[in-house]
Amino acid sequence: MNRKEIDAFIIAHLLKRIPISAVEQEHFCSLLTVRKVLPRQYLLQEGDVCKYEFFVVKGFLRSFFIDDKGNQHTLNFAMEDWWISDTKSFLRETPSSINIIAQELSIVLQIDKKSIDQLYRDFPVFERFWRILNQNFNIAQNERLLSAISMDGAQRYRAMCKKYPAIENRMPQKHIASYLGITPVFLSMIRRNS
Amino acid sequence: MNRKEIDAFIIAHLLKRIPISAVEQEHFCSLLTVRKVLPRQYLLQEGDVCKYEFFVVKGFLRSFFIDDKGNQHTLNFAMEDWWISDTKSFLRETPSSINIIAQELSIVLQIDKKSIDQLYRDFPVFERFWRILNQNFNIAQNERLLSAISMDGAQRYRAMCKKYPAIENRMPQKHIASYLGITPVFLSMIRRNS
DNA sequence: CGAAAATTTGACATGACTCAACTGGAGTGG
DNA sequence: CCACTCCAGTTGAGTCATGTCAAATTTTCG
Repeated sequence: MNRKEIDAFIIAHLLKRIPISAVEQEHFCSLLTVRKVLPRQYLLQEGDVCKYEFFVVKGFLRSFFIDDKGNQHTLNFAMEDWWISDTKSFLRETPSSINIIAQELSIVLQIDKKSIDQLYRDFPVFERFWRILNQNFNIAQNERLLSAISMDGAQRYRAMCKKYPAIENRMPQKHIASYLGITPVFLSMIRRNS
Repeated sequence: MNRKEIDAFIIAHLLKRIPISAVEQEHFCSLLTVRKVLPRQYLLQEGDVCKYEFFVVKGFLRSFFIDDKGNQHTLNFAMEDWWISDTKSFLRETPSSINIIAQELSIVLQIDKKSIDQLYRDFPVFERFWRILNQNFNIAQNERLLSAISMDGAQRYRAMCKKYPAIENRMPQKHIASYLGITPVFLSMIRRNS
């Protein structure tokens, strides 16, 4: 995949949400850096400020938090056509408490805060884009939160498989478990009884 | 509290996030309807499309979902200076699966979708406002999600009290429990042992 | 004051975790 | 190509966290 194809991919992503002119497209792409990431490579490590928002062109990423007992808790994952970042650290430029790691060989586009802020000033239509992105993300987060507080482990697992059928093949069970808020041992038991 | 004071209150809320001219302020306020809500009065009922976003000027609101066993699960609450709505239903104009109810005698400002959409066209600066609002909401939701998947009931309760000290006086325990994803009986036990 | 709702309490049941042992690939090096 | 290791996943036993139910108590509110 060359740069031209990569740009076309993210532009298609934008055009699904907002109309933008050729000039805006070109300017936007000029702010992006392509980055190839190896499996197990970190894009963000706990303690560092999250300097970029990442758009996944190819591959699979995961963000997670490590508690004081050393257990991982998967916050989010991201595959092709998704964004991933630590919003709080990115916006407020504070040290992050999470990690972002590539699960597979991946290609991502990254954009830094200064570029986005400038972009908002030059082309306000991008405010609209990120507003829409955030809204959709909100909707998804709300649904996940609802699952978390109202369903048991088995129900959450079934709901997740239904919502993201691809996930079973791309994310190891232990990470699915940590996304659902249960232990891998317990997830294994859920799967046996169903 | 008269209309003038109410307008001043929400304008102060806006100005904390974006700079807006007098003209923009006036236009924005013209799109808002003041609504007085009695305790237990519904602003949104399951099955209806959520036609408004609500800004709380005074009082206390709560959104909740009812599962098939009849249990309530509190999704969010909102006090003075907060917004509340069902984002998904509002944006996509689909029937909501949640309810929004006033817990206290409240005063809210409501704005409908057509008005917001027009506002975005007339004054793009409001795109920025809602982008910022959504971002901050995202950050809060993320933290809550992290609590939900990584902490036990007692820890979540302590974290909540610390984050929202006012909550203990304004929200009955059973609703705090349903916000935390535990039963009121269990919350009572947590409180006894601490 | 009296009724209804919220909270507490205790006994018991179930969900979910821990730990440790075992199984079965997926690399890796000889 | 085999032997080895390493890690993910499974299984079972025991334990802790949390839920359910029902009764007692307190609070709220008309």
